[in-house]
Amino acid sequence: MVRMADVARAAGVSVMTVSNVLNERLPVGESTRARVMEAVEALGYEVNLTARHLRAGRTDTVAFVVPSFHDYFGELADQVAPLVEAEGRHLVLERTSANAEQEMEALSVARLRIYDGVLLSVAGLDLETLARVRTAKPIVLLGERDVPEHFNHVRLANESGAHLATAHMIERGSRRILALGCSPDATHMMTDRRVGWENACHEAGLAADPAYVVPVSDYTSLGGREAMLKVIASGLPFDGVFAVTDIVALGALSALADSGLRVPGDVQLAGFDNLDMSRFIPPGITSVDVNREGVAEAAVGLLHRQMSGWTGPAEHVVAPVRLVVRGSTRGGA
Amino acid sequence: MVRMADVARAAGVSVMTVSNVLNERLPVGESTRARVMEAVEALGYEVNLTARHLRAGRTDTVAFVVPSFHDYFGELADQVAPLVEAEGRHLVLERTSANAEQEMEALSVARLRIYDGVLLSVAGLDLETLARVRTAKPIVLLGERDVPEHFNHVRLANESGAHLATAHMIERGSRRILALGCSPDATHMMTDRRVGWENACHEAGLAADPAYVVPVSDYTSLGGREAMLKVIASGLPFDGVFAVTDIVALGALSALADSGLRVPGDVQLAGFDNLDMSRFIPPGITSVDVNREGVAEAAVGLLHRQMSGWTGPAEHVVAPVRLVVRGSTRGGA
DNA sequence: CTGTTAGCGCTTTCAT
DNA sequence: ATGAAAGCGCTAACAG
Repeated sequence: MVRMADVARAAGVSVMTVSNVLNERLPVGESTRARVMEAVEALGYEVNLTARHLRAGRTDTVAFVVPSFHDYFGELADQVAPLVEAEGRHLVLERTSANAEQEMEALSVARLRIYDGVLLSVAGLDLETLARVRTAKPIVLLGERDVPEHFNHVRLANESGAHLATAHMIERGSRRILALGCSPDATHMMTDRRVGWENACHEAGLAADPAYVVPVSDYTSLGGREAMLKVIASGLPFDGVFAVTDIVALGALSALADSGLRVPGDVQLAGFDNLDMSRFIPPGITSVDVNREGVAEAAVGLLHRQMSGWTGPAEHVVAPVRLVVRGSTRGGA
Repeated sequence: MVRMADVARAAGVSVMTVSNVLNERLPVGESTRARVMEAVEALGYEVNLTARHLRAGRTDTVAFVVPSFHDYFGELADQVAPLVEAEGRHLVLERTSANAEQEMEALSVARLRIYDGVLLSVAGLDLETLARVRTAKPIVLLGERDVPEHFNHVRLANESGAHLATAHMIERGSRRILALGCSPDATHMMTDRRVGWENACHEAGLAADPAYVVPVSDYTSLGGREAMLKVIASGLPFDGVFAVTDIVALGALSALADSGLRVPGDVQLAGFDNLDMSRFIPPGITSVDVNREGVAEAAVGLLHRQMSGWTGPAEHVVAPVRLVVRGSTRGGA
């Protein structure tokens, strides 16, 4: 491990001169500078950032802590990265692995402290853990659940989005719409989307029959597919499906296709998140667009404000959504 | 910023006693321990990991450096994470943002040094940058291109996979198969997949006409879709498409559907990567499965071996692939 | 069981 | 223009 002192010795100067050459802080004589650079090359020296970070009291790094790396969060992270980098900081992603059996708790508050700022996705994070996070560190919460007042928070207009999607399918002729992936449980994170579905049904004079609220074992395409197959097998009549996420919607689409039900002819289908793939999957999945760029901008904006020393009250942003109509609902293409 | 010294003062003990309590290293008297814990709680103390890292000379953290967070790399990262965590280390993802206009070069060698080990995806990384990476740090390269001998490297059996997919479609009746997303350029990273396609064609006594090698503007579904539409508009006759990635294949599927071409009736379609979605997109996309779990295990295994002090010669793993047949090719369901 | 000393590698401050 | 000293917050090693 080559230290700055090694370079200094090789070049016959003090460590401070090496530091000044490398950081271009104080002016250094041309010949000295040349000798230093030569020694740096010869020894293959690279600065030890850990030491610099300790000394500086900051790491110039922002963490985005997500429940998993794929799909929605991966796409969101790609939006966040350039915004963070534009402020001259690095972005790293970490998982709330929440592997309780592991002795290592991934989301220790201490770990968050190594970052200058943290974007924390609250999906799959128990509120107790969240309560322990009382830190002065700039932090912005991201996700669809209620959080303590004092946190900055960006969430989606879930109810409004679910309402849009459901009302659209009703307008296009559906009368019995499943709420796939919603839960009857009031404390559940997908509650807002179920409420949006309910309201849309009621406003159209339709029943929001609890039998049409169909939970999924997990928020994957497989989970959506299996729940959908079960409904089909049960004989429950339906002519529309509102899926809580595009991933779940894809599973539903798969099940419908295998069962010989045509989309949108027999059943209309709409999802939530507007993932890139939803545009391309025939016949195109109608979806609630969550404006990932806007969410990323809002979150990074709040974070940056905190990192700049702002100490005003926390803000709670509800990012607007819009419906993108495609072929999986009638009139979509 | 609460320091350990603050806790020590509040509890009326020395900093070492605080350290011993928190790390459970040396035994501490029960009453002392209680007072320390009380002070920790009262002050809301959290250990400064940067200082600990400097002192310890390691960070217990592994970085996976990827070109982008979504799709293939997001899914791979989810496989890598538990393997790294099983060894008691944290995993973080970083992007090779390669934003040249930014003054910040994301992939400075110094930055890699803050990690105990690095998994580095070489996709979208110029060889020059790679050559600069002469470090003692444990590092494993990941991706489809040639790299200097002295690096540990995990890549896929690209040629074999492309051959499998192409031969399968030929066997099922296709005679004019497009190589979508491949490039005629020999130095290109998708060369191996083009060669596999060529060989499969030749072995079946078919021409591997360069006109059937269709590049894409970028490896997205949109890129695949537009290239596909252009081919259709050109009138070039074809009855099969081998797409270099599932993402590109999805774009092709979209274009085929919009053009009234049935899959697999008029055109068979196969992709590469076997993303989760490919199983669910009707009629199911036949794809080359790259065994992400195996790739993750091989890469993390090599990395762990290096981190344990192994100094033998570098290994170059070629991960085997297999074809997963689905509805987008005949006989798939 | 508890305290003191030293030092991880770097940079801020002050002196020359 | 260059160098010496001090210290960021922590913990290994040793002393008591």
